[in-house]
Amino acid sequence: VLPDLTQPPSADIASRRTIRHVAKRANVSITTVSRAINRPELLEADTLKRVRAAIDELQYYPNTQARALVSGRSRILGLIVSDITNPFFPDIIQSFESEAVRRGYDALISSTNYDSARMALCVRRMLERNVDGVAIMTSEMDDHLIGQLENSRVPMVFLDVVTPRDRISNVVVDYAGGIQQAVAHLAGLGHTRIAFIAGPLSLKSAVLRREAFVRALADHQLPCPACFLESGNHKVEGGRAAMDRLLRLPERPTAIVASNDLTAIGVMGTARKAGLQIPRDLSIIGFDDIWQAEYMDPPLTTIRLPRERVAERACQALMVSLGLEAPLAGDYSVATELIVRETTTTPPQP
Amino acid sequence: VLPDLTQPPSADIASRRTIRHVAKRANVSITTVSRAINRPELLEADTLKRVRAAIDELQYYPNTQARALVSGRSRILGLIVSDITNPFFPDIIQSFESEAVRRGYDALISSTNYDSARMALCVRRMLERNVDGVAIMTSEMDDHLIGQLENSRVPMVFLDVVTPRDRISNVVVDYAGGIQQAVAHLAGLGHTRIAFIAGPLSLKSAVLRREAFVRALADHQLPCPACFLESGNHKVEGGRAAMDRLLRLPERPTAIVASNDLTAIGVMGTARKAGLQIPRDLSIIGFDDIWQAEYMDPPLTTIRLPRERVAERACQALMVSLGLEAPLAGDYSVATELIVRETTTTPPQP
DNA sequence: CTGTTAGCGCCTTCAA
DNA sequence: TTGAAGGCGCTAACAG
Repeated sequence: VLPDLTQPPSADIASRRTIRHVAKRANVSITTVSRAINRPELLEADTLKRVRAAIDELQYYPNTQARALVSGRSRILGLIVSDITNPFFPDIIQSFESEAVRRGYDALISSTNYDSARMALCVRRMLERNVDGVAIMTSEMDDHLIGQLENSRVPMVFLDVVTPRDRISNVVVDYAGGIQQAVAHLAGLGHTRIAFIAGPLSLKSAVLRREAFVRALADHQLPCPACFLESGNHKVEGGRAAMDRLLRLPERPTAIVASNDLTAIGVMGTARKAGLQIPRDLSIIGFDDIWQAEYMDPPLTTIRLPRERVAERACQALMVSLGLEAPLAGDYSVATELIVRETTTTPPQP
Repeated sequence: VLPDLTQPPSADIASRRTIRHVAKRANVSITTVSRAINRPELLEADTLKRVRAAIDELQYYPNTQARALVSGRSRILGLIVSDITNPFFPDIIQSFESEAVRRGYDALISSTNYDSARMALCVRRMLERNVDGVAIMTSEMDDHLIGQLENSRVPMVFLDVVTPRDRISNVVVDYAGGIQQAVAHLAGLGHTRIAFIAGPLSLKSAVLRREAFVRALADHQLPCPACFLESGNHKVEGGRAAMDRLLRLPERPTAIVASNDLTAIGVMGTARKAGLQIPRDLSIIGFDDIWQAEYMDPPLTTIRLPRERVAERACQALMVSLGLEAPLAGDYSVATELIVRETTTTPPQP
């Protein structure tokens, strides 16, 4: 008989090894192999050694799907963000992935692109893949989608959004801390006319930042006219437009705090085009500390929001909900901190 | 008897519905339900309707793990990158994910952080999760890891690295095209002293860019002294350092082409600090067209490398390897294109 | 066109 | 300390 040439000769060698192969090789039952992997302390030292040798020899590694099927745990943590290309998110993704992997989990990342159909699809995928928990770091999320997740008993963690309840936790960022530092810094330099450019006020976090700013001004007994409370959209364009309006004011601010760095970058560009020198004519402070801030010209003074920490906390919160880690003392809060670079100085003399 | 209070009362309601629940509800066998999902054309219209109604009613969705186990296909596509926070990658990730989802796949993203232990872990995870294919978009990858993947018959696609063979394909970027345009643009403006700042020459793509530059100069019969062939590391710092050296030259270049945008950003910063006005005193061209390029001051002229396209091609290549899509005519090549903004102009008069 | 049956690879009682 | 047997939820022959 002729050999079957449709299959490469080594097809069998390449086929994935199962627990059964290992069992045969080590002369034990598959149960024993399973235990060698999951509960080695139950095996006799000698048996364990033999099984491990077989595992190495055959380059065996367990099939995650099968494990998940039988155990009901997928060892996948979901992460939903609004837009990967928003410079705020890569750091979050990076850290979240690291934290997950460190714990033997994989991360299923998915972005909504601010689109509600995609949002539904995201949740659906999380459900189908049976994620053990999901971090929702997007600005908005339909309630009925959250309901679906909740129905399926999937632990969730949000960023500044919901009030924690069973299986739902919340990473809270102390926006106020950094903003107080920023305003104190500016006031210390002698500024009295400080404007703020908010983000989209549909975002809870944008509202929080603005409120914190207003409060900080009050603390320093500084005036806060409505025309100094501008708003943008957390993008460069929004910063530009807001700055255009600020420029037209009869009495301009001598310093500006922006709700995020992209906004601040827009402000810097427009200010320069208008002939202002930064920081001589105008001090500027951003928020987030995306890496670009450091490479602006001049380097942007900004309030650092430690995103690695946010991701870390989110992961922890999920593990706590899963009963795999002990709850932290206190809440999952993350501090912010002013990073002074070169866009702030004393106000210009009139 | 007292009810078991350790379980919430609605535990059964929340437990995930299986194909069996649907079958019972619709009064058919589980096979029929399976077919309603996978091969609806085989069912009688009426049965199909009934099953679908049951699916909706029970909010049933299939268990991916079980499907994967039995079908041997995980419907996961892996993506390995070196560093998510490198601004080159978010676009790749975003598009890759979209393309995967569009085809009913999920993307398993994972970053090596230039660390070889993590690299091995990445591959291991891909293997354990049984990915149906993997795109390797990292600068370097150990051969033995590739061997592991190959052994497991996992289709792979690389970026400019290997020579295609069975189950291994390659997205090739036409670096030369954009670089020729760039040099032609500069030459057309009257520049004759053009320098190049390369990336790390351990990267194939960096070498390709440099070679293309040298060739383009030759095409225009422009001189190419060794001191105009600088090198950096594809980061901002590298651009700064290289520019420092260029600045010390007795006869400086009037234009600089950088191997990527980060390098160009470094060049711009250092040039400005040295008192040069851009583009009046020095023309600069970057490579990649990361979004920051557009928001530089002045906006950076650069060569666009369409990363969405790269991701799209990578995904296609994988599907072709899986026999799910017809091969494209020609190869998986991606063109590059000069984007003229405001960092280039005629050379300064001596 | 629909149902019955036999696993996919693994974990987990239960017995030995 | 180890093994045998059942089943997780689903798909894919094979019958009817």
